[in-house]
Amino acid sequence: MHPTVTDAPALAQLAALLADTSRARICLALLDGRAWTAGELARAAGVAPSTTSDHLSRLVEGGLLAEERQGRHRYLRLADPDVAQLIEDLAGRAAPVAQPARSLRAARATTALAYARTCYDHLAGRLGVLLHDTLLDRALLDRAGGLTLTPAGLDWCADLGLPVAPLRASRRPLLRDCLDWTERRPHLSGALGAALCARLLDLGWLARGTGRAVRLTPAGVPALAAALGLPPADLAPPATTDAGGGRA
Amino acid sequence: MHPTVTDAPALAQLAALLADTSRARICLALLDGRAWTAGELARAAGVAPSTTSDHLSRLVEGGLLAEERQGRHRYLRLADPDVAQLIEDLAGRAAPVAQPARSLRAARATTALAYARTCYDHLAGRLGVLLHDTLLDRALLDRAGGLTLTPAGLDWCADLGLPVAPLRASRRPLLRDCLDWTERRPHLSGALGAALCARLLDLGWLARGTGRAVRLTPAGVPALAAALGLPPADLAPPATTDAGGGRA
DNA sequence: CCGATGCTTCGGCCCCGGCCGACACTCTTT
DNA sequence: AAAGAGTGTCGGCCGGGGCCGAAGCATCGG
Repeated sequence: MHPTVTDAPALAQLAALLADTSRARICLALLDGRAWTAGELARAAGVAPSTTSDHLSRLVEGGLLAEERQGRHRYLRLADPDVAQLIEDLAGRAAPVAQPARSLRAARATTALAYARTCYDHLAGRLGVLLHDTLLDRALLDRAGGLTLTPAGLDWCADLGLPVAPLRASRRPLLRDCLDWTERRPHLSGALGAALCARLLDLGWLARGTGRAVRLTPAGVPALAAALGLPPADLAPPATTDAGGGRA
Repeated sequence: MHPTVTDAPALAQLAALLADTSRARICLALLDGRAWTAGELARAAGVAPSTTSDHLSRLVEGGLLAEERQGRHRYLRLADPDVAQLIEDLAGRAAPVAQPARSLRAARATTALAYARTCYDHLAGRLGVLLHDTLLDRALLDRAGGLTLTPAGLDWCADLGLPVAPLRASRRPLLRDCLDWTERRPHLSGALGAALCARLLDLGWLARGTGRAVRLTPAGVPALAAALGLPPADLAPPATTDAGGGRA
């Protein structure tokens, strides 16, 4: 039976885990999909290591975080993609609108992130939106009545070396919209969104930058352009730093 | 930009609204999709009306609840379907597993709910799952790569007098799985799931029972059976109370 | 073996917030 | 007009929990 009032204590207990600014900061930091050490999270949260230790224990016990101990380090990550989705949903509803005006240096710093970054485990930013749009344009995806993979899209995934069948086995939706906060347009989330991001990193077309930033590699520019049927110029990053053309 | 640590205060504030057992009870009660008076919610939450009043004001101010004042009554409902989804998601993750064994009378009481009930604004229970399965069997829905409405399904909706186009305009996903806790199988949620449920009630094929229970009307049995291409017997409710056959 | 680093435990402080009862207010009913 | 029900406000009580610093263990490096 769907949740009833009897579930209230459990619901409140779970919500209480996120109802503290420090713990919320920790969870939001972990949205980048990586595993952080306890000390890093303490700095990110802005509270003493001792306080953080307590927070982390609770979050792990509450099932939101998973921990892995290695030597004198304690690595923490979000327990699973569902948790990431949950936090995104909550934050999305909670977030006011962010700051309207930014300093110049801050704007420069965010330029790289605006171009391409990970959103927990999938691709976001201009590149993420471009991918989403192109796949729709080429009828590899279809959104007449829900976002789906077309037969052609299934072939396209296969060509990339991305088996789709196992993704269907998971309880996670295959495809899902995720609103891009820089672009204000949707990009791809869900099991396939995550698998696609992982595959592009695996192929070496994408590489992780600092933080959650991601960049197209020199090899990735022509390869991805070819896969999408776009001129390589359309994939150009924002800055002129790495304007080098197609070198496979 | 996706949620960052700067959004932590807002996230924590939102989560804090659900981090109290009384407020959680209130929200879970409202999951039935109806508007309750403040007094009813006070009794449901098990706290004094004065305490409840404070809770309700916070929930409204936090955007989770919407209120409507009529005379000396204050009616409250969930602000929108997104909130319902959010609470469902949280509760689904939080809920332990509920009680393993039930008393006989409790079992009898839940029989009606197991047959058909609303899940916020869409249809759940055996009937909800049957609908989901039949629509898939008849290829009105398709889940090869995401749950979608097929062209035939679009016609089927039109035949029911259910315009789909306006539903696409909303930000809400058209179709979404919602795990049925009695059946352990998915039923239809999303904008279309809600619209379908509303339409069936509107047509008089379904009628609301007590609480969130729903029943097929005498007119609804043959009509829905015909629409689904099923023998009316397949729609039989659990008890023998209303075993009347097809009377159009 | 010794110091440095990363993390945890403990005690104590303090504030936040949930709770109630008493009272005030409003709208309905008689 | 008076009585009553539904709701909101206020003051006060009290427990929970977030915070820190000090001290205690581990692990890693020399």
